[in-house]
Amino acid sequence: MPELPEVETIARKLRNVLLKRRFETMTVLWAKTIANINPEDFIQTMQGATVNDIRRRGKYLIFDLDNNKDLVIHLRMSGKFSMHPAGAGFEDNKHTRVRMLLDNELVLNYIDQRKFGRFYLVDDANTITSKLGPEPLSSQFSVEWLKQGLSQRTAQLKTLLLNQSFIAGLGNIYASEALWDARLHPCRISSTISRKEATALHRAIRNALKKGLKNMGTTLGTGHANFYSVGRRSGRNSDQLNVFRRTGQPCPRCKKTIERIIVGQRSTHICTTCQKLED
DNA sequence: AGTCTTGTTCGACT
DNA sequence: CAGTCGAACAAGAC
Repeated sequence: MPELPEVETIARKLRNVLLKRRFETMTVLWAKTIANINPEDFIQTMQGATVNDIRRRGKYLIFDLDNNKDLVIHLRMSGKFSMHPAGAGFEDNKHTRVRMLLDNELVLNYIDQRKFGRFYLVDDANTITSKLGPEPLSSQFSVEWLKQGLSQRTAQLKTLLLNQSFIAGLGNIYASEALWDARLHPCRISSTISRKEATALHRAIRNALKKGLKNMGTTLGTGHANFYSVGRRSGRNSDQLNVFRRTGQPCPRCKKTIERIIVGQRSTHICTTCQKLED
């Protein structure tokens, strides 16, 4: 569930608390979380390493370590972090997969109910992130680039927006919201998108992400699998969603009922009045 | 027990 | 060879 705004919110929070901190004792409670090496080697390399910087690329978190390694983390559906003072009484979350004791007597827990999140310890984060498309909030992502990219492909619009090698960081929530804002049907074939429509989509993508960022992410409901920044801090964006998971409710623009359809095997929410399929 | 959830990867096909 | 799309997968909640 964490998409660009959620991962960025977490990165900012972690930057505040983790910069220049050193990892002391590491515990891996679910081995598969460590994706590319065995947990013993992971622990060996992580213990004693200091965090020089924390970045985000697409939906990946990148810890820049002082031992010339990068810790690259993908939260997938339910990965999250919480911090608490070291010592008994705080370590009771049964979904904790990695426990990291810091040099300031705080513990950073990686908690992941569904166990899909992955840690990669690599020499250079680029080995993982190089296949990603441009950052939608960077100047690289221009109207011109988007128009060009759409015209060279023939995929359904929403499927293409979810393709991380086309554009990085969009997931089901923000892709759906952007398409609604731009009044584009998710099943439109990308090559048929006009310049005017591409301009609207470009603006809509940026606006959806910026709004998500401003609201510190989208937390849906209160379950364990939902997004929380760090600890139990939830985002405020869910109240302001226009279509996502609002089946049966009125479209905020035209009041027609929002419908749920499946596009590229994913549930998608649209207003059939605002988002027409004719070319 | 079966269905649903999401992001990503795999493999078949064009 | 590259793009597209559907199947499969990760694991747990209900």
